[in-house]
Amino acid sequence: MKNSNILKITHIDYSILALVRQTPMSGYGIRMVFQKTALGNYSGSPGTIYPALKRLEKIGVIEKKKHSNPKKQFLFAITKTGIEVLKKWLMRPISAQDVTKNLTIIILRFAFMDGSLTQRQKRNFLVSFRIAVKNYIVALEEYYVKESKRMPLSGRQAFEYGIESYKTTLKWIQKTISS
Amino acid sequence: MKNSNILKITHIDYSILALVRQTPMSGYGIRMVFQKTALGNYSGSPGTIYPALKRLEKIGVIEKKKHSNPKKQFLFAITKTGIEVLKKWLMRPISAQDVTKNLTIIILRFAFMDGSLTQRQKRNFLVSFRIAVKNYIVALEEYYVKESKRMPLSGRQAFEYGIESYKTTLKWIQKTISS
DNA sequence: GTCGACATGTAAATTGTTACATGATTTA
DNA sequence: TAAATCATGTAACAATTTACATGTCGAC
Repeated sequence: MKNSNILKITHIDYSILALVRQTPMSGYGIRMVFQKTALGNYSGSPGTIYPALKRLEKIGVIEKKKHSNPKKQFLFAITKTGIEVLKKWLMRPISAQDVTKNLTIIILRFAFMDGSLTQRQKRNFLVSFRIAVKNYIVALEEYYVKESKRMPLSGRQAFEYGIESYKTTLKWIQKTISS
Repeated sequence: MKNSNILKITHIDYSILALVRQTPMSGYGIRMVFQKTALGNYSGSPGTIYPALKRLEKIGVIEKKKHSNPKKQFLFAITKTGIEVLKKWLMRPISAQDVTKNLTIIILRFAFMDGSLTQRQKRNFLVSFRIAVKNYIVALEEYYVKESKRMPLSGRQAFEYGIESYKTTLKWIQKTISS
């Protein structure tokens, strides 16, 4: 059962979609933003951006618009359906997987929320993020209690780093909720 | 210019190599370790582990050994060249790239150092890690001073999260050096 | 005797990055 | 007029995951 006709939107695609929601941009302009800001740590190389733009245009979430200066390249702008698709991505429930494997994506989503989500929706996102992180910290600490004796010192210290990192995340969530 | 004859050792390969250095293990045993400990967040699925073991055996850094119980599967053990290869990986200089894109790999390397590196080598590693992280924090803060006005609130907050994360890393390095 | 743990493997898909290729336009 | 910047694109590679496929062995 291959979903060969369903075009999946990848994380990079969503990042680009979120970007052109803020300001319509040319492919080259998008590349420059990715390069200058290390946006989500994606490369911003042509091989990353242009195929993504093609995918996004194909499914109708962005469209080409003429630049006010007719000499310049056309710009990509988000469509109405694009706005809906973007919102859905931003509001997607946070899974346990997201917390362990895609933490940077969660943060990236948060970074793009202003202008697309309401204050209330942002808050809901942070609250469920907080629950997921809390749960994961508990799991990590339980594992640590059981297994730390069997670890070499450096292994133990590395594990402690993991726990401290997530505690920092938790503090940030807390601070951001109450701001 | 394709290096089609040079077999590259990937991060997963090194993780497995480091694991069998501690105790010889069967492929299945390795899978179970990856699944139970979320080692470096790799999946531990057959498609990940068995091809990696083949690569490692092919280049002679691990070898099959008979289990003491002849009914059981053979085990993979590290070879002498394997030990050298592992040490080289563990002591590899830390690049700026590593800090921004492969932080978890750096921590994973540290986790495996006991038993392979001397106290002095571990310390050197942490010291150069500290320098790289400090530099990156400075770069992040400089960027923030320049660009934060142009960011929406949530973008600013997400960026602050990044800075705080790296500060946590720095604190951990500091604590671990002086322990 | 069947169910779960033990055990190994491959093919295809996923998601990107690197490197190559090309050309227009501005600026010094 | 040469160099830098603007601009777009594809092919090949890389690293890993998912899903499929298969079989043994011990316990209940």
